[in-house]
Amino acid sequence: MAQKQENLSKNQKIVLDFIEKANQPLKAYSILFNVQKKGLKAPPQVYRALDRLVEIGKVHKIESKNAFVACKNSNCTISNATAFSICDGCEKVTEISNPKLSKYLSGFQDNSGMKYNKYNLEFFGLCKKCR
Amino acid sequence: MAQKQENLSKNQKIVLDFIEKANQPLKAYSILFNVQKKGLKAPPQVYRALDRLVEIGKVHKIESKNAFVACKNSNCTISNATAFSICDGCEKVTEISNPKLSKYLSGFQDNSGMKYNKYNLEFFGLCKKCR
DNA sequence: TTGAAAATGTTATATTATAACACTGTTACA
DNA sequence: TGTAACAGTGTTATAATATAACATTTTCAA
Repeated sequence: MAQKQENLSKNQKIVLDFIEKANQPLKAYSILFNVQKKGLKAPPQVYRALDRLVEIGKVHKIESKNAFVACKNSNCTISNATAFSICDGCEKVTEISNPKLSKYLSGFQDNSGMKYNKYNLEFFGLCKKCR
Repeated sequence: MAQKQENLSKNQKIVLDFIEKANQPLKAYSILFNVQKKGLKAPPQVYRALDRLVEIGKVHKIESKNAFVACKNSNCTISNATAFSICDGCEKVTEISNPKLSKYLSGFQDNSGMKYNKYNLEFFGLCKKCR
């Protein structure tokens, strides 16, 4: 079963709270510096919380940036179909929530014999402001 | 203009040669270790070659693995539309060459105002052998 | 109430990537 | 023909990202 927020551990809550307030992708060490006042002193504490939050879909990792962002899809319980829009100008990252896109990709098959169960898509470009 | 292979510099050729022979994604430091006999002694030499090779589309970076693989699409000159299939079992990575998929994604638009000019897609699952 | 699983705290270290600077070779073109 | 611009090289050092390993504590269902 998917874990609910109230089941999160202390460190997991602290890390998730901070990421959710940020509204933008955060680096692990930036999270670490900012939660040190809450008692998380060393990298493994942050990385462990992040690993778990990613696993349960509360947080996504933006692979091209090594950064972590809260999931905007409130009922997202598992992170097996993610798509992001990344502005090369202002670095703004937005989670794409597009049913047609996710349906298309979730149903994607080719003749390689691979059985796909997860994907991550990152689009790059320029947003309105940066054009 | 896209750079042709014969225009590659010495270090770029050495690194590309090694990646092409591998037929699988390689880590930067594994490349470094293996090209030391060819005279590339320090990380920046490898990373600079990789940066350039990625820029001109000869090499792609598998972001979820921090690894580099030769482009299989022989006429690929710029790396703005990439899709990979990654087996979670044996770690085999294959570049997906599917015109319908690339057409769909290259033409993707949403109402965010973003103008997309590049994407990277990574599919995960299990290959025939690993199922 | 106890024991297995999950989480925590901690130190150290591994892995990935870039900064900075001096130098070399090539090319264009005034 | 000299010189400026530029891409590439070599090198040392260090920054940034992530995990190993191990001891301890908490949780919670059997």
